[in-house]
Amino acid sequence: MVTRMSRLFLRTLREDPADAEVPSHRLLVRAGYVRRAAPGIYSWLPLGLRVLRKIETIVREEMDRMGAQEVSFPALLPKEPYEATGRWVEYGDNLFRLQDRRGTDMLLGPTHEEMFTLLVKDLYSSYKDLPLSIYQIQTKYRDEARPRAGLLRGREFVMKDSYSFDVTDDGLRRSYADHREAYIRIFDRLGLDYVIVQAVSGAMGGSASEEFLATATNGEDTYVRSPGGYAANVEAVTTVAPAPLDDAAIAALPAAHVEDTPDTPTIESLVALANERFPRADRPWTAADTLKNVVVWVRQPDGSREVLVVGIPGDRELDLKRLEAQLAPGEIDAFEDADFAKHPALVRGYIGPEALGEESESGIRFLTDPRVVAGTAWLTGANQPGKHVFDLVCGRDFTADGTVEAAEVRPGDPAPDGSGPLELARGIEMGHIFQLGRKYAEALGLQVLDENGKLVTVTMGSYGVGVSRAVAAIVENSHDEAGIVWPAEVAPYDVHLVATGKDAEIFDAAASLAEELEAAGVEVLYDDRPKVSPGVKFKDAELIGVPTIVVVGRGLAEGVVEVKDRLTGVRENVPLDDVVAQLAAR
RNA sequence: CGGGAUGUAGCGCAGCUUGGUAGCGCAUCCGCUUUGGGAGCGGAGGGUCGCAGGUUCAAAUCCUGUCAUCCCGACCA
Repeated sequence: MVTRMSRLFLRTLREDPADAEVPSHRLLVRAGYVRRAAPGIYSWLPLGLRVLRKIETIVREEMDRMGAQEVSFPALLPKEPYEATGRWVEYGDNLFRLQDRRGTDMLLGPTHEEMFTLLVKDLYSSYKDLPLSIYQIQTKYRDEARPRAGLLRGREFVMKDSYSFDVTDDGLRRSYADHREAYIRIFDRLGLDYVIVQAVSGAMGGSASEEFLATATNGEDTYVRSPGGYAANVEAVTTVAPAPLDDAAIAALPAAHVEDTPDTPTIESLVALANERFPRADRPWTAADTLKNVVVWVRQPDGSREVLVVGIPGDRELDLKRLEAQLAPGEIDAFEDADFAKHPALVRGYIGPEALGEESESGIRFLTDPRVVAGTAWLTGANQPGKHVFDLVCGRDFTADGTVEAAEVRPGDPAPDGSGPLELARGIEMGHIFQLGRKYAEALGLQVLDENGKLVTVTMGSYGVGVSRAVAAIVENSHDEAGIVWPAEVAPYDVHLVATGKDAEIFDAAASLAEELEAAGVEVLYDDRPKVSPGVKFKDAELIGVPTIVVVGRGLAEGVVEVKDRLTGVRENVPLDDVVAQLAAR
């Protein structure tokens, strides 16, 4: 069916909506693809729904091709399964909770590990039934603290989630690899620029995990890559530590000594004073010589809190996201002035390793950056106001409770696999694949009999694709000043046919051409609006972003129509008789 | 949850300082003209000025409170 714009439920906007900042949000609203219904919640209009459906189709085809089977769970869910895995509590405020008329707690599903696991448990009980991969394309709900950027971070969104069930770890690795291949095909077909990066599994638990990020300068996720091919989410980057010194070498280092360093609560003031009053012969003191000890609260989902001090080189900032990723499901709370008053062992501005550690008098947990290895000497707090200690050597003068990846990653840092210096870039998380392992199966009792008749716990993988987010990410990837530029496979139509002029012959010819194109399998959006000026039609066509624009107008007298490529802007006159064959071949 | 900004017609905005008849552009409808880059002229419809209270003869405008939205941060498989 040819879609005629004179009848299409569409109103394009000449001006940007005031509440839209990012290009995808601006353009999708202006071009009439979506409308905001509530913060982070969007209605789909005919054009937008066509794009969403095309993306769903690609995802569905590739999931089916890898042997996964489609199911569909409710969005409205009972609480009990989520209590069994602890996520009723762990998900926190981000979970949309509600009660039915009897006061029974329910939730709107943010993701469906529990439901899938329980369904498999209901139906299957033998190793012969596995492996199994099942998926759904479904509306998800997360009560984000701050929805933003239109479709990129909403509270209601469409996601494909799939889950694999295997008896063995090898099986899980195969299921994971199959999904990875399917995802590569999906994102290739979506026409996205993307990278696959190593990721942390965070609160989900599990081991191996990779993210598919659409490259976008205004993306929310920061990742790194090296010339040699290393790529990782910044949260997952591991620090390259220097080799520790042996005991003999350590013994030869200068002894630690405490000095008066009044009014040096910051790294800058400390370095300045050290160079003025305690200059070194060979080189000046720098922030990298100092060990900065940052105090935070670690709050567990059950509400309990523990003080943690993190020691990092003074020239680096603490990256809270990286730290939190290490401590998941624990979360970080700020350590306030009042908290310092209650912990006299922590002298603000002059905290040092000697007062820290689970074995110390204070009992405060102390973790250090991996660069703090045995034999490294530091300028750091002496746990007295106005005093610092010089040449405090790790492994000789202090020992931490462990190391933690909490310092910021900077451009130029070495890649952990030795593949060169890292550069930082930003992206939009489009997909995430996890080897979950047995966490959910254990919590929910999903076991099968193996070939020896013994009960074994199933191991699972969890795999997501942001379907509605992909609509926005593609626009972020592919637009220009005039509007959207859809990649062919996801465009709402193949051809945007514009009739210009007022002669009936032009509209007759255009209408026939539209029918012929549809008959040849080309999806046509036909701008048949009478009394609308050519300029308006051209602007709308560019805004809407269909890959090929065909203009039937003044050239018709010579028997040609204009075929314009939306991406390149290249125009070409094509004889009317050849158009269908030429476009059907694209 | 902190910081900032904004709520006036479907959309984008002015009016508020200095209280007195609610305005402009786009969109929509009618008529005529126009038809290859967001047309012209003439006419029309459409607004509890976010909400509540207060001051005043009189409040979009001043005061108090409140709600909402957006942006930055915190947060975020």
